Amino acid sequence: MIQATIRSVASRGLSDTTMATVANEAGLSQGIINLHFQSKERLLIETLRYIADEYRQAWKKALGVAGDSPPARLEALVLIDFRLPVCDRNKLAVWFAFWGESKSRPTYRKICAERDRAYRSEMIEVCQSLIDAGRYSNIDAESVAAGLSAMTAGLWLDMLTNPRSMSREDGRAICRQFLAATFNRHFMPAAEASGAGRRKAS
Amino acid sequence: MIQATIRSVASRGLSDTTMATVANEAGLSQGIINLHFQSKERLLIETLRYIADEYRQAWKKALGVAGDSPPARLEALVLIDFRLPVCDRNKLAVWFAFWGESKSRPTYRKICAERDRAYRSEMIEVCQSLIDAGRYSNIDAESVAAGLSAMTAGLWLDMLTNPRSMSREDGRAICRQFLAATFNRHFMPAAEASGAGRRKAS
DNA sequence: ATAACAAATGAATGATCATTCATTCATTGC
DNA sequence: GCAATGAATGAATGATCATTCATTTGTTAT
Repeated sequence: MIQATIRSVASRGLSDTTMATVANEAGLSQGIINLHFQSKERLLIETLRYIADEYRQAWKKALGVAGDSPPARLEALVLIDFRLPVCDRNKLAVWFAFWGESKSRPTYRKICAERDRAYRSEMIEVCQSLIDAGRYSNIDAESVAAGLSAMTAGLWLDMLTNPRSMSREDGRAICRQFLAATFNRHFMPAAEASGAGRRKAS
Repeated sequence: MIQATIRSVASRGLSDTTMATVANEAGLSQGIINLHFQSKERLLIETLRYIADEYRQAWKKALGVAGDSPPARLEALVLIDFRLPVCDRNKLAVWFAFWGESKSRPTYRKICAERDRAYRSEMIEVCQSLIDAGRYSNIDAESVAAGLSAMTAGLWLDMLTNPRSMSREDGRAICRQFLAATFNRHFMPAAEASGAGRRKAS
């Protein structure tokens, strides 16, 4: 049912998503949604919570697998943003739909802010240990983390509005370049992946 | 009247913006909007076009002032995103409101894509001349431009959802750090501005 | 002053949509 | 088999909202 909401918001937008379109996507009937969720508003909030939880679980799991090395942890955090199930075009559409309304909806804003807070503070911590380990001077963990996570959000926007010119792989490559420029003793320019000459034609 | 729409979308969100709320913001009466624009949809489209045009004019003018030196031109392009009138919280809210609906509205997507195309190709050109002039190897103008403009979009999101922790000045500093890391022979780490120790307390 | 014209009003109309609820359908325990 | 419970239906209700239009208000030209 939440899946149906995601599909409806992605294909019709938030403003053309009605109880009827969601029920239709779910293959169920009109009244059923108010029986499970109490209102449309609650359904939308639960949908946002669902993708926020999925996101949180994804990066926590990735960090668990990545081990203790700071570069591996940082790369794991970044990769999550460009892999399924997080980086799914329908889900990106849902994120932006809610962000678009977030200024006027404190509830949406709170859920989004909480997602960010946890992810960001983890990323700051990883960047800080990388800075300490590599004796990078003149850079500040908070700024790097803010810049990096801003970059992934912006790349999501490109994937959403212009999927033809921005693939998940392109996004990863662009982030890798940022890491190579910032932490040049830990990330090689266009290295580990088969990378290098693979960028799109024009 | 378009100003009234911007205010209404910013304070109520796109989905709670009605002809009545816009007319109210404008200090006019219900029916007047359909007389000037033919429909609500047209009003929204004209509003989007308005901020897209304002954006285009802002960076073209900034480039005119910046002169011929590639670093100055690149810095001018970036600064535009963190200055009034472009970087106004209400206008950021409008951008995100439309981006949130853009997947399901080809017209919105087209206007946004056009804004991007022009800006991006200008930025790629500037980055390319910087790469040539500084003999930077291993970096690709397209990727740098894509990363940089993605970063500013993401920083806008932070300003929108959490203005307390992300100011225009913070955004500029974060972009400057990106430039310093990428084009280290042209941009000094935290240099020209009074910068350095000014980041927020926690 | 007055005719002619444009701009603006706000009540009325009709469509869309969230929500409700009496009824039907399916499942489980006895 | 047969209650009894809970899930699901879909038609009905009432609210909200875009759009229309007959009327009023303001402005310009003669």
